[in-house]
Amino acid sequence: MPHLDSPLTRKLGAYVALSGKELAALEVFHQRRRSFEPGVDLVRQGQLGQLAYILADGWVCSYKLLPNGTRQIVDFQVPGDFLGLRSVLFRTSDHNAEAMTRVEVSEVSPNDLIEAFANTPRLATAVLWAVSRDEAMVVEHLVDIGRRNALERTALFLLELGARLKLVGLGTKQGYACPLSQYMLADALGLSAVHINRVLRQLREEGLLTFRSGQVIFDDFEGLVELADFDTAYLDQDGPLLR
Amino acid sequence: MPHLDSPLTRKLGAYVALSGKELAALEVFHQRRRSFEPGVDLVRQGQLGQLAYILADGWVCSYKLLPNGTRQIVDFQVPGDFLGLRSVLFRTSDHNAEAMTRVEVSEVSPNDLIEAFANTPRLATAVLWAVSRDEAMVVEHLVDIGRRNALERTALFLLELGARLKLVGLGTKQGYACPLSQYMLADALGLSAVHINRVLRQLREEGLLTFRSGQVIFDDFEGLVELADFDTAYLDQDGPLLR
DNA sequence: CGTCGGGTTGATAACTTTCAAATTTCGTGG
DNA sequence: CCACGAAATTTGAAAGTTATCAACCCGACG
Repeated sequence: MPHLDSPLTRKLGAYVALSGKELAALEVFHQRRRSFEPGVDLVRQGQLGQLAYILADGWVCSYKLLPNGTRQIVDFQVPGDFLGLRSVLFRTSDHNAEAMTRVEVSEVSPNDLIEAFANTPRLATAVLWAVSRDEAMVVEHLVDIGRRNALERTALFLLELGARLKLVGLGTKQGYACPLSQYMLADALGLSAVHINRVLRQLREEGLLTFRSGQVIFDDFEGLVELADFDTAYLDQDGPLLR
Repeated sequence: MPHLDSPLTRKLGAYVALSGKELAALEVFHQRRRSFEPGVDLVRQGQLGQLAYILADGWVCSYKLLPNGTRQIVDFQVPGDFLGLRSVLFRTSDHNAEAMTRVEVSEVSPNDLIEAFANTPRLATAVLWAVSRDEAMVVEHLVDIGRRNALERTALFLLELGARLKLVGLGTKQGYACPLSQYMLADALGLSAVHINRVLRQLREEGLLTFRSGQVIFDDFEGLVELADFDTAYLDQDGPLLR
């Protein structure tokens, strides 16, 4: 059973204590492995009959394109995250998802999902929890964009990304590997690339953080937390609610 | 069986064809009716042991308060919507929810939820769908704030609210009753109240819409749709995915 | 070696907020 | 029915933040 401790299993297990049967059902999700090259779309806005994916390795970003030519990145997916679940539930996709790096995924068909939910009901509850956690992150992101200036916004965003990565063992208090370009960061934060550049410079010059060549380095973690009013509570979890 | 066609039943039924047993399980959610006065918090940020609610009548807004004293309204709940579900799933609430009008709700305890999900698994899937729909709305809102200017943003927001209300029979193409103050609108759109006022004036002077004394009137629906690039696809649904 | 996609910088323009002061609306009690 | 006070809306002027435009730099790569 090679995937008993996949990132997904670990994540769902945090909410619902999974039985052997449920773990076996999760196995089904890991049947069809695929990989995608950087820049390829896994999910496309407006398209019918989409598949869902579980990200095993690499980074993906979910975004929307606007008629005025701009785009807004809504979220990033890191290993253990679902991708395109809404596209399956709604039959048609309301967003795009693009591989930012080379990406390894397990492909999940609508049928796999429906079967799994029917045969192992607690999985549906576990996935409900995972989706709610995603929603909480999107909400946090929305508040960040709506009510913080560029400096706080950027600092908070990079801190939160770090917290998420630490949960799956991909980051520390010192920093993390981050394949975002300044353009992507701008599209995620609702700012222009030029302005992001200036903000990053300011953060660097104030000795708070360095964003360079694919690395985020927290030069002054405490200072950043203070600047950004950072609070990780919503990412924490006290152990399974369903036993 | 008084609640067989409650707003919630109608909403969930659009996604999952509900059996008699499942309808009966939903009945349990409607046991404890309560009402709240305008201005009262139903859910409070940071609080443990919250309850969830199903909104039967009135308006609620979900928001977050920031340490800098501002607030960001994330979403509005209208009849048929869940409220505080995340607070139950995460044991602690990451947001506030305030009654904007006098409000009628059914109170749902964590146990009600857990029991219902265990005994009638398809309900868990139906709720998963409802949560995903909420997430889609938050995503739309995020994109709106991140990448549209104040005029388009306001127009789109009021159009989308109208579309939601039409789904539950509370609005038409002509307009709808809307208990938002300009302050609330500002907090929802990430703008200042003063600026919202100017934007509303411009929309009015251009003959697009009138926002006044609790009513939104679409003076030129087509013009608004054009200005805001409005597209309702994500709110549509082709009938139950689960039969 | 030339090009191309990031990244960096300065100058200017556009948009939005803030502050301060009316003005209007609305509920309440007289 | 009117007067009053509180809250919401409206407006102007000034300040602040962020976008846009236009260069320029630099390293990767064919």
